[in-house]
Formats: sequence, structure tokens, C-alpha cells
Amino acid sequence: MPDVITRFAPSPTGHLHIGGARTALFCWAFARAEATRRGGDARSTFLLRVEDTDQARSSEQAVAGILEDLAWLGIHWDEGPRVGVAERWSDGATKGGDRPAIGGDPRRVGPFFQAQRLGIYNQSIDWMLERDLAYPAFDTAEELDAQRKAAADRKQTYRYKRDASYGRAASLARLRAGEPCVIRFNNPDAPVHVADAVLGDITFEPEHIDDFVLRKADGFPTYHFAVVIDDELMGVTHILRGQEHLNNTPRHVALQRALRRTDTDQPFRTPVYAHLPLIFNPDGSKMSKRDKDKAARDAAKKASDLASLSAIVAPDASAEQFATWLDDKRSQLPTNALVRLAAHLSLDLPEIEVEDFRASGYLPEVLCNYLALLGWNPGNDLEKFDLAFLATAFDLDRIGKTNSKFDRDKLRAFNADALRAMTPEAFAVRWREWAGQYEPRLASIPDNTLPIAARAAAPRASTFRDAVAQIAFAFTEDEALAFDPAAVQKVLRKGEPAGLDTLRDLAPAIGAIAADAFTPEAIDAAIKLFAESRSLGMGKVAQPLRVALTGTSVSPGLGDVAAILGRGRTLARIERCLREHA
RNA sequence: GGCCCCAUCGUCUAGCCUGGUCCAGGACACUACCCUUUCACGGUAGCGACGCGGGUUCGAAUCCCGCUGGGGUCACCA
Repeated sequence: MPDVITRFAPSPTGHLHIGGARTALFCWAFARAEATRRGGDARSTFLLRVEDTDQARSSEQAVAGILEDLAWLGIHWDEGPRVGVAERWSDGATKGGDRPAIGGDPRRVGPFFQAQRLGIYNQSIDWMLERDLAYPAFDTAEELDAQRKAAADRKQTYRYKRDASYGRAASLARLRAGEPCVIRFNNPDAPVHVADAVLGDITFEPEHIDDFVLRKADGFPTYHFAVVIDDELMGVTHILRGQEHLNNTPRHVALQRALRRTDTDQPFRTPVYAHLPLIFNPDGSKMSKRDKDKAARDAAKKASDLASLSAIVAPDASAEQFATWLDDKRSQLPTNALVRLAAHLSLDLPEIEVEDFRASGYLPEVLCNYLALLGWNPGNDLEKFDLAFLATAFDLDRIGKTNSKFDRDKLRAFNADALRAMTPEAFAVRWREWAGQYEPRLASIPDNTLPIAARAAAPRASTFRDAVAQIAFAFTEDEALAFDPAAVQKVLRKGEPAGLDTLRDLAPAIGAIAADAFTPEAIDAAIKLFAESRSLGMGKVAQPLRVALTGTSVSPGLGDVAAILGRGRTLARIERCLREHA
């Protein structure tokens, strides 16, 4: 059976978008599952190609970020840029030591950066030029704009088409003379049928397909041209991509029909296309980086002191930039400025890119699981599954046609379930690993205490970031702990006996536990014993202690809280509470 | 606006191809109750959808047509 070859072809103009991650996931899963279904000697190849033909917007930094995000998700490519990645998944945590590489070029179809393949594209351009399948065009941007505007004024659709008066010989001469120009496709007037594995057969009439540009004036190929050449040369058999590309497909198919390989003279093959439904925000808008600006802007406008906010964003954004940003919905703040502003406003920025979900403390396997459910399902009630399952069960015929809205609540619920399913020890390992990059405060919790913190936080957290918030009391200096006035009034002052008095009586019982026996179980037992000995309800005893240790009336279990703090800090906080509220 | 795609609970969806087993199943969210030292977790129950109108048929969520609605796309961006 023939091999199955899929590809993910991101444009390195920014971070990996969540929609792109899903496309990559589907491409990866399909190659694996389809090769297995074909059986025999069918191999699967998932390749990664970087479409960096936009010189102005592409960056090496973006490439690195995208590769890193894909690797983090566990979507490993067989061919493509070679990078070292940490091995994950087997035991849930990152392994130290060896960093196996992923990527490479065993079939010698690279390079995988389009900017390094200009010679390849130009060979085909020359081939087409010779046969009048392509031709140079010398229109300026202004001329084209004017023509488009004129067409719009006449309420007509603009379509670039070479007419009979075109002077081919003269144009080729100008091209040879080095005059700047683009190369356009001499598109034959024929209808194009696209057989889409998801959407079915679609016909595009020739009057809607124009003589689009193949090579830009800067010598770089356009997306349409590079994608067709590379998919052929790299042997791609199945193209899975977002539905926004559906209207591009007839161009690609028309090109495939016109082209032959310059090495073997074989005609280009048309791969199987599968256009994926799109993913939107809950309100139906496009998920875009601007959503982060919008959230921050809305919060900033509600804040009272705009001048101080302006100071927060400096030096990443000037005061003028900030002022502009506040009023202009389209303007964007540098990421660093945005992040600091959000932190200052205690605002959670909406996650849009994979990096955002990572920073928030989602598990990569959960993100993949949730993403897989957006536009695909196994056909039954099964919702929780892993990459290994996808690699066998994924198929094109179960991809949906309808666009979906990204439901962050459901993702959070899935992540919360996964966190709760972990042992405290496993949770602690991955929590620590995450915190190394995103939450330095967790370093203050010693290794032997972290599982206790994990156990305390896990049932109350949807993400690692949430989990940190659950033990935030531990990050405050004992003498700096803030007491919630309402809690003090209700828990410490009111009642008979008053909570403060109960706390004073309870303190020695806690203090009686030795430092090396200061475990959650021992602490809970001491509290319970004390309550029983005084014939007091647990609430009467526990709540005053809770306020003393955390400053609030809401927290994880007291045994855990006290154990996280340790004997010394626990007693110090009780002592301070009694002193401050006497 | 032209072209193209889509249409089941608030959301993600199963069912549709191969009409009857669907007064439509699951998940998230929401509500109530139970558990409980707070908050959670957990448990139980509940609320909640076939966009509208025509056909075809003994029978339609399922097939056909129209309408409406939503989305995509119309670059020397990808």
C-alpha cells in the first residue's frame, strides 16, 4: 500500500495559534491512523514545512516558538526542521538527560524552509514561462488598486485576466532585461472540481478563478505556487487545512493540472483535500491576538488611575502609545506590556495561542484532547482520550462540517479532571516543571511539601496557575498576611465563645505537635480532638484557625494548610492573629 | 455585493449517508438536593435542541426544494 504523507505548513509570523495546533494535530493523527488502516508496508509521514515566503513578516523567533509549541503538545514531526525536544508523556513528566531530536530529512525532500527553495520554484517558473503557462506582468500596486476600485464601483468582482492584446514577446523581453515584475498564472478557462473529503464535491466556474500571482516582485513565490510545488515534491498525499483555504483550492488544482515535474516530466498529482471547520470565540468572532488587547483595554478603562497604568506598561509602550491603544480598538500593545498590565489589573488574558495555554498551566495532553473534539469525534460518547487513541481512531469521515466555538469552560473542566486524576506526587513533578518557567514563587515550597500542596490545591484548581492561587497564603510573609475584615468580624469576634478565645485555647494543642511530626493527619487529629474535648462543633474551631493561617474564611483543608506552612510559621501566624485582634 | 461552505440543547456534539428502535443520547455550563470544619471534590436529580416553510412518504432530525440565518473568500499575506 502506498505511504500516507501529511504536512503542517505554518507561516512563521507569530506564535502558534490554537487553530493551527488543531490542524497540526489532525494532520499528525491522520497520517498515523491511515497508515495503520492500510496495513502492510504502508508508512506514515507527518512533515513540517515552514512557509516563510513573506520576507517582511517572517522571523526566526516565530519559527522557534512554533516548533517548541508543537513539541510541547506532543505533536512530533517525522520530517522537517531538526530540533531536540524533551521526552514527555510516558510518565507524565519531562525526562531529564537525553533530548532526542525530531525532524530530519530521510527522503531528501528538503529543505523545509521555503525561503531556501527559491531555485526549485524558479525552475518551474521558467518551465511555465516557456510554455506560456505563466507570464510576466508589470502593473504597479497603484494601478491594481485603481482597477479594483473601479470594479467595486461598478459593483463587479475584480478579476485579473490577461487579454488578447497582451504582448508576450515584448513582456518576456522586459523580464529578461531585469524590469521588476510579477509572474502570473495563465489560467485556462476551465471549471475546476474539488473533491473534498469533508465537504464533498465542489465545482468552481472559471470566471471566478483569475490569473493569480505565482512569483512576487521580490523573487519569492506566493503561497499558492510554493504550496503546490512543495506538496508535489514532498509527496504529500493528504492535505488537511482550515476551511478558510477552500476558495484557494481551485487555484491549486488548476496549477497541478498545468504543471509537470521538471525532473521526471510526470504530471503533478492532486492530493486528497480535507477542509476543517473553523474555530471561533464564544461570541462568534475570530480568535485573534487582538482579543487579548480588547480584554486588557476593557479592564483598563474601568480602572480609576489611568496614569499609573501608563507607568505599568513602560518601557515596552510609551505613554502616547498607551493613550492611543486605549482609544483605538485596532491598536495592539507589545506582549510584555500587555502581560504586565493584566497582572496589575488581576486580569486573566484570554488564551489564544498555544503559548498562552501553556503559561496558564494547561496540560498538553488535555489541550490535544479538547482540540481533537473540536471538529472531530470518535462517533460515540467517548470524550476523554489520548494521542495514542487518536493515532489509531482518527479518520476523515468523522470530521464535522460546522464551525465551532471555543468553549474555555469545557477545556478547564477537562484539565481539572486530569489534574485531579494525578497522584499528588505526579502533580508535584509537573507543577514544579511548569512553575520553573511561569511561576517562580512555587520554588519556595520545598520538595517534600509540594505533594501536600498538590493534594490541597488539585481539587480546587483547573490549571497549574489556579493551583498556585490556592496556596497563595504560603507566599506571604507571616507578618504581612492581610486579614479579611469580614472574616475577622464573623469568625473571630462574634459567637459564644468568640473565635479568638477558641483559637487561644487551641494554640497549645497545635504547638504540642513536634516539628518532625507536623503532618496534615496529625494536625487534623489534634484539631478534632480539641473540638471534641470542648464539645465544640468543628466549624467553631476550624474557622478561627483558618482565618489565623490564611487571613480568610476560605481555604484548602486546615491540616494541609498548616503542613504547607510548617510548624514554625503556623504558630507564628496564630500568635500574630491573637496579638493583632486582641 | 459575487462566489463557496454550513445549519440538532447556551456551547461541543451523537443520530442524518442506509427514513420507523429518537416525545432525540453524551459532555461542558446552569439549577436543586445530599455529603461536609470553609471553599472545593464527590454523589443524585433536574432544566435544555432537530431555524422556518413547502414537498416526498403510511411514517422525516434523517430525502428534495425554497427561505432565513451564520461563516469563509475575493492581495505582489499565508
